[in-house]
Amino acid sequence: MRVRLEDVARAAGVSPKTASRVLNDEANVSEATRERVRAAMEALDYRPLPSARSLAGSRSFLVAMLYDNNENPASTYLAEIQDGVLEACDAQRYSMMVRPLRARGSDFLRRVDALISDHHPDGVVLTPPITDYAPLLKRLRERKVPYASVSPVRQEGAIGVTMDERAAARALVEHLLGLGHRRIAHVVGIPEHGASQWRLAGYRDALAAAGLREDPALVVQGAFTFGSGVAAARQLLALPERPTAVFAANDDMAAGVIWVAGGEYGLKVPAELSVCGFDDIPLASQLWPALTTVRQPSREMGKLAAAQLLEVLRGRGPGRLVQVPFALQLRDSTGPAP
Amino acid sequence: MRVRLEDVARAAGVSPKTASRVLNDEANVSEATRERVRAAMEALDYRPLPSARSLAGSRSFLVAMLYDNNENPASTYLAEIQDGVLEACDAQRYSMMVRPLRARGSDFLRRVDALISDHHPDGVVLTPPITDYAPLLKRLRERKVPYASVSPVRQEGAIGVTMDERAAARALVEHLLGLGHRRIAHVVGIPEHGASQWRLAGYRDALAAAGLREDPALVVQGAFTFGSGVAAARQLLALPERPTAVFAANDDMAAGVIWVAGGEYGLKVPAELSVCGFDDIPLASQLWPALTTVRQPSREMGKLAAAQLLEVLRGRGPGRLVQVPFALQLRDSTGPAP
DNA sequence: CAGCAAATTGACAGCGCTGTCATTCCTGTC
DNA sequence: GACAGGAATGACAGCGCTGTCAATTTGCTG
Repeated sequence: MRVRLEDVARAAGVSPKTASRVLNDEANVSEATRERVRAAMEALDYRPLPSARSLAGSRSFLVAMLYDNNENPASTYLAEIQDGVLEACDAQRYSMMVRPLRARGSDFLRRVDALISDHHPDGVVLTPPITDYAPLLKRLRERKVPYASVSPVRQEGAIGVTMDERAAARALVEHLLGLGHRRIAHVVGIPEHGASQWRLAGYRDALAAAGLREDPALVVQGAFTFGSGVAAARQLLALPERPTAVFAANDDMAAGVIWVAGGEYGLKVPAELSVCGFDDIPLASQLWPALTTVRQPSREMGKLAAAQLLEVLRGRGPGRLVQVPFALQLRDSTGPAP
Repeated sequence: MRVRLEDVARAAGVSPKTASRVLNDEANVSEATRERVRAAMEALDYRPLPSARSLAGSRSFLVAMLYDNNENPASTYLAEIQDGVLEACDAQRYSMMVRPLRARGSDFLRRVDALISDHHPDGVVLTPPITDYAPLLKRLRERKVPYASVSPVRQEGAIGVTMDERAAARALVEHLLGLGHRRIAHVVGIPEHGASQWRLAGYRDALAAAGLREDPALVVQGAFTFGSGVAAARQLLALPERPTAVFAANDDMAAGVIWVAGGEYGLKVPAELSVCGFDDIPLASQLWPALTTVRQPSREMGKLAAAQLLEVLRGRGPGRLVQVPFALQLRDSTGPAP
């Protein structure tokens, strides 16, 4: 038979209610009693039954991770965040559920409502690019579902995790400037993503600080995919006065740029063209030449965002927006300007 | 206040138990009553409370998807399967939970036990490469947790979904043979994966059927990554008598092969070297040249595997191993032998 | 050491649903 | 028209836990 809280209580010589208090880390239990109950739980290998806890109490011990699978088809970035969120939830014995949502879809809010009504998550983790979708945030607040975000665009009052992507992009471009490059192109990501805006801003910061004027022809639109990197590279390399370095807003696009440079234009990277990306996806270090990029610790970020959410859920505090440090990964795809 | 089953019952003029029978699609309810209850549920927008259902009944309405995040770090393949599983579960109002497991880890079974004890899933979906890990299957059977698999290696008696990868690989190689290629290389995947074995077998089938003897020098080991494709290509292209076509066991490795061919060896693909892969990942169609490959409908496969599992869970039958058709994607990376 | 507030503990009901088993309502049969 | 036998329905308890509130113990003050 299953071990119930009542069994634990009997073994520890207390009432079930007191055992419950220990289980939930509530106040007003003497240290001695607490220890005794903990020992009994351990000895009996007690596992609380989630359904009984949520039925009787007001919590579901469930965290939902929301993502947009429209513009992010099965990306490794989200998979890594998911792994991190899961790890944090597991550590606190919360369960996690994932919810793909299409921000463009008309039934977006209906699906959010269905999630809340059907599963009653205690809180949700928001991932780019739906960290700042106003109707969603409004609905979550109305329904009193706490949320934490990974890389939200509006950061005042936000809870979750960020990285200073603007500073990182700037540092990366300054690395190129330091190598003597002056005509540095930038392949922009999907405009709505905060990531695109920050990385573009960092690019501009670096140019401005170096006293360079931005050449509009060197800033081309991409869409975070390999294919869009290919298209952007074709556009840039066909320029009468082509760039000596390209900073793509993510690694997939950077890989597309290298692919075209080497394949169609026969340019040696980095001797004739330097290329760098952003994110440090697994492919980045396997490419030849290995890609210079910025390491974005996605897994860690998911974990931290979830941890902040859990702080709130457990009444441990108001929750903060924590910032993780970035780290340039200087590899073989960037070199001195020709 | 929340709408309870009792409210539905009252509105329909029946007892809560009868309303419960309708909710669970049980037998012995007259059609008229069933309709009346359904209408009441609709009118009141009734949502059953999962925790109450699982506490009172013997089911948890939870399906867990198990995967190995050791050898498959955040792959898009798993993300697509996950999307499919989720869709199937959603349709039946089951919730889904994902569990990363390290098959190499010593605490593997402990983690499986913890999953079962903590969350009580009604069933699990197994994904490659842990579809055939004997201790796992044994434990699941002992604990009486039904499971369905995506692409299991041992197929007798298995429940889930497969694709005839061997036939697909053979068809792909026959496509190369039809283009006049005779020296066709194969880059093998991770040996433990069923996928590697089937694709290699299909390669051999095609050669044998064409009356060709296999040249051991043309079969090189890879590991399903871009980097391993790069390494394999270097090995193959350095051969005194090099192949005119390369069949890589997946798209990532095929991309690595094209990379080396065009970059380091200056070989035009497909004019001087034909390359094909397997899986049809998003990147495949974005590459230049676009990659000839086999479309593996991962999302659909996840959905079908979960659907079979749900059939079993709902007592609708014993569950089957369904087979999905493959489709060659003949694109630009393969052409007539030089 | 009385007297009081605060800390600690427990009794008990009930969360929303389903399992068990009893009861009622049909149908067809001779 | 009485009755067997199955189909349809309902009464009731209880799943394992927590919220409420009352009871008890403890620690402190003067």
